Amino acid sequence: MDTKSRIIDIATSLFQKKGYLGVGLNEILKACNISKGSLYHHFPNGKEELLIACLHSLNEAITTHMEEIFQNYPSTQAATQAMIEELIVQYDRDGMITGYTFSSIVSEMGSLSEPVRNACDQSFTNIQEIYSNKLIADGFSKETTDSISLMMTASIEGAIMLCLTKKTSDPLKMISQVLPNLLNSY
Amino acid sequence: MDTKSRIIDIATSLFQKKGYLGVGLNEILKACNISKGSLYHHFPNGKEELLIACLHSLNEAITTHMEEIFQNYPSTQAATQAMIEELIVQYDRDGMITGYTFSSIVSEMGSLSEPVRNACDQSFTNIQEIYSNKLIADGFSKETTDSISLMMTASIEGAIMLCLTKKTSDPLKMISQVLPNLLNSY
DNA sequence: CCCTCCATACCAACCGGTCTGTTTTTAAAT
DNA sequence: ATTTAAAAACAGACCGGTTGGTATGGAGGG
Repeated sequence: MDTKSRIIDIATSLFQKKGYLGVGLNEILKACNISKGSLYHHFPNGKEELLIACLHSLNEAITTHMEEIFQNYPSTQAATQAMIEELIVQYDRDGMITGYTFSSIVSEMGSLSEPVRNACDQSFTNIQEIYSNKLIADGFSKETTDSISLMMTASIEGAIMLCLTKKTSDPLKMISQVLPNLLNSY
Repeated sequence: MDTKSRIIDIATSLFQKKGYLGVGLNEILKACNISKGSLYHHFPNGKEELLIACLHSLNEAITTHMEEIFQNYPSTQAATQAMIEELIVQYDRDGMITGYTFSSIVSEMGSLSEPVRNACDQSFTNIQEIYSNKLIADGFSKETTDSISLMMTASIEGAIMLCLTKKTSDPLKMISQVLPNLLNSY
C-alpha cells in the first residue's frame, strides 16, 4: 500500500478516536512512521487537507459497506438490524465505533471549516439515501421514506453517542429493537 | 452576578460552540475580561475543572427547563413537540443550539476523562428520565417507556447533529413529525 | 538532469499552568 | 468608629512544551 493511503487510513482512525484537534501532527507522523516532509508532500495544505481526504475515504468505506449489507438482506428492517448488530459487535470488541460515525468531527469543525462540514454532510446524505432506496423497494411512499430514513440516521447516530457516553452497547441494542415498531407504524 | 458564575456561563457557551480543545484559556479570559490569576483562583485545577463545572451548570439548566415544559403540557407528545419547537426557533435565530447538547464534549473528552464522561452521562440520564416520567404518566408500561425515552433522547441528539451538519433546522422539524407515530405505535 | 519522495532542522504562535505580587474585601479587636 | 490583620480576589509576567507549518537539502529512479 502506498504511503498516502497509509497516512489516510491511520489518520482516519486517529481522528475518529480523538477528534481533529485531539490529534497532533507529530502523533500522526509517529503512528505512520513517516516524516513531516513526507506528509506535507502528499498533503501540501496540511492537516485540514488530510482531514478532508480522511472524510472522503471514510465516506466511501461506509457507503460501500452499507450497500453490501443492504443488498444481502431482503428488507430495510432486516438490513438495519444486521448493520446495528455489526456496530454492537464492534463496540463490544473495541470499546469504540470506527468507520461509521463522524460526529466528533462535525461538532468540532462544522462551524469552522466549510469543506469539512460539506464532506460530513455528503456522508450523512449518502447514508440516508441507502436507507431511502431500500425503503422505496419495500414499498413505502416517498414522503414516508424521507421521514423514516432521517429518523434512522438520527437515532443511530444519537445511539452511538449514547453508547460512548454510557460505556455500553445497550442504547444501540435498544434502538435496534425499537426501529421495527417505527417501520410497522406506517 | 459573581465572577465564578460569569466564568462558567461564558465558558459553557464557548465550549458548546467550539468544543473543549477548540477553546483556549486566553480566549476564555478575554471573553470574561478577567486575568489568568482570577481563573485559577476559582478553578485551581484548571481547564478541566472549569469544564466539569460548566457541564454541571448546563445539566441543571437543561433539567429545570425541560421539567418546566413537561409540566405545562398534558402529554409527552405535546411537551416534546413544544420542546423541539423551541430548539428549532433557537437554531433559526442563532444558527446553533446552546443549552441542550454536549455531543462535542463527549466525543472529544469522553474517552480521555472519566469525570467529564460521567457528567455527560448524568445529563443524558436526567433528560431520559424526564421523558420516562411523562410517559409513565401517560400510561405507558415500564418496558415501553424505557424504549421510547431512549429513542427520543437518541433521535433528538442525532437530529441536532444533523442540523449542525446540514445547516438547516429541517432534521429537527422532521423528527418532531415522526415521533408521534412512534408513540402511537405502542 | 529532473522530478518524486522523504528527512530534518527550524520557526513563530500558542497551549495550559505556575508564580509572585497587588488590590480589595471581610471580620475581628480596640 | 477606627484600626489592623488575615483572607479572598485579581493581575500579569513567565515557563516549558507543543502546535501546525516552512525551508532546505538529500536519496533514488526514469
